[in-house]
Amino acid sequence: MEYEKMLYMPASEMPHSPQLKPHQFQAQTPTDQYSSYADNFDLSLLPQESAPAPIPTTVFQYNAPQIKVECAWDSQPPLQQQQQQQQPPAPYNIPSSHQLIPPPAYPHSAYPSPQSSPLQSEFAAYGLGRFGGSYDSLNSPSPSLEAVSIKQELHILPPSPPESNCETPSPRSSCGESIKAEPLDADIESLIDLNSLLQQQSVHSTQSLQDTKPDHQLLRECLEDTSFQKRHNLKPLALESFIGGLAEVRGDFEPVISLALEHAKREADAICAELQISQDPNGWSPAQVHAWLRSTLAQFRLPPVADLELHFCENGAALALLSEEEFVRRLPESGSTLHAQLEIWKMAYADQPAHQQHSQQSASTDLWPASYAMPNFDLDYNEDSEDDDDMDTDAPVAPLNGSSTSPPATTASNGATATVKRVNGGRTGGGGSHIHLWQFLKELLASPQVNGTAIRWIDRSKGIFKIEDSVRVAKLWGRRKNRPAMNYDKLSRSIRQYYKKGIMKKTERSQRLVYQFCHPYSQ
DNA sequence: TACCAGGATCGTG
DNA sequence: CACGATCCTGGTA
Repeated sequence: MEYEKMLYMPASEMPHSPQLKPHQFQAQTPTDQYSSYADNFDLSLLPQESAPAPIPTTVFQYNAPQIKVECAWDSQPPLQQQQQQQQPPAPYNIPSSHQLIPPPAYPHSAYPSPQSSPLQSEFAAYGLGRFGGSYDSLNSPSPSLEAVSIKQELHILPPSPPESNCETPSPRSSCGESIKAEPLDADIESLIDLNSLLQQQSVHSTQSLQDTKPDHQLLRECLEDTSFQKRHNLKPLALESFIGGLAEVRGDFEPVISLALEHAKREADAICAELQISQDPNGWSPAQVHAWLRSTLAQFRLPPVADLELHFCENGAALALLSEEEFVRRLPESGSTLHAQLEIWKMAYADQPAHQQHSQQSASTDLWPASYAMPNFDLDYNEDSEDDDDMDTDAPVAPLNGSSTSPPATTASNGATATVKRVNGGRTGGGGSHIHLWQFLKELLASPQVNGTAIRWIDRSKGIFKIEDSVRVAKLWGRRKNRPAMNYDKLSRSIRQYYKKGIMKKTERSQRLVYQFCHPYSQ
């Protein structure tokens, strides 16, 4: 797992830029295209080093003293920072380890709700699927979707060598005068007093914090060290991209997202196999709902509910429609976690093409929350995923008039079918699927919110579309067909074959990268 | 340089 | 055999 290596890698092994001294950090400006990346991780939500459970439910509520680390190199201190300097620290109602951690770089309101963005769901899956940990952020206005994963990662961080600090030229670390090394139980972690760098907190208050809790310095350094972005060719996460530029963000985070969903699926698959239920909650009977609820309660060490059947008489489809509030109302102690976990499952299922490809036409979409209907999310983020073939093979495509394609075999109601296939490890064949290029293109065109930057309709009624990003479309096609060497040259050659067959044609006024479906195929 | 057009060949189901 | 991938040559913007 590349991202695991990335996160678990001792700071001393992280690829570094040349050693920098603290004053050099301050000279750094936000114009550094990578410098803002770490800001998007809510490091304030790093967990305590113990007790991975229970699930924290107030991660977004705490009122930590506001220490904005990013101001260390911001040429213009943010307003929030200025305010901090004028306000005394809030009461310490949170673990002291938070005290040295920067708060969210963005106001909470800047984060869209988890339901508002499929991408966020992916991030949630990234953080949650693997560890089965805290899910509350999924259903809360918490900005900490990313942080959820960070929190989980911390629990399995290897001990940090005491000298790692001095070998880690993280922009936010320093080997200066403020480093403390404190052994803590099994973990040996070093602590850096960021306050001395920022000169914003009194030495006294900071000292008391150091005495109580060490910081998760190692992970923080890994995250803050922007060199990994360069190494993985990642770009800083732009908030606006969450809202409007989904496709771009997906491109940036493809490896992470892919791994996240992979983990989510594996976990779901395992439980599905164990419980003999579909991965698609929509297909669960009431009894299966109960089985899943019990399993989830046990998984998270939540108190068992004796009269579960009385609380939940719904089948899976109805369960999926319940709000978090309803879950909490029925099960105040565990409702939130159960609901969040259910969201994960729904997302894991939504990732599967059988659902996606008919989401536009089948009633299945209507059964799911809006955030759940996110067609074609599998199309390009499984670069390193073993699920590539899964995406490819069980993918009936949109039915079209007069096509030779098999009619759609699956809908939401048979998501169980797809799931069973996955659970059993079944595949419809080796290599790529039988999907035709023109069908695939229509798939892409059918989800402009996801693929709009790669391919889009010019005139839907006439079947005219334009390939905006030939490389990307070819890449997607190559993945779908399990043809890594696919490029636009070959793809376009295939398209041109359709000229003879009357499937596609060039537009009347020939334009580069603009094609047109012939009549029956444009519907 | 990227895209386009089309012939030819090959592998796969 | 259909289909798509691949390689190729040559042309165009």
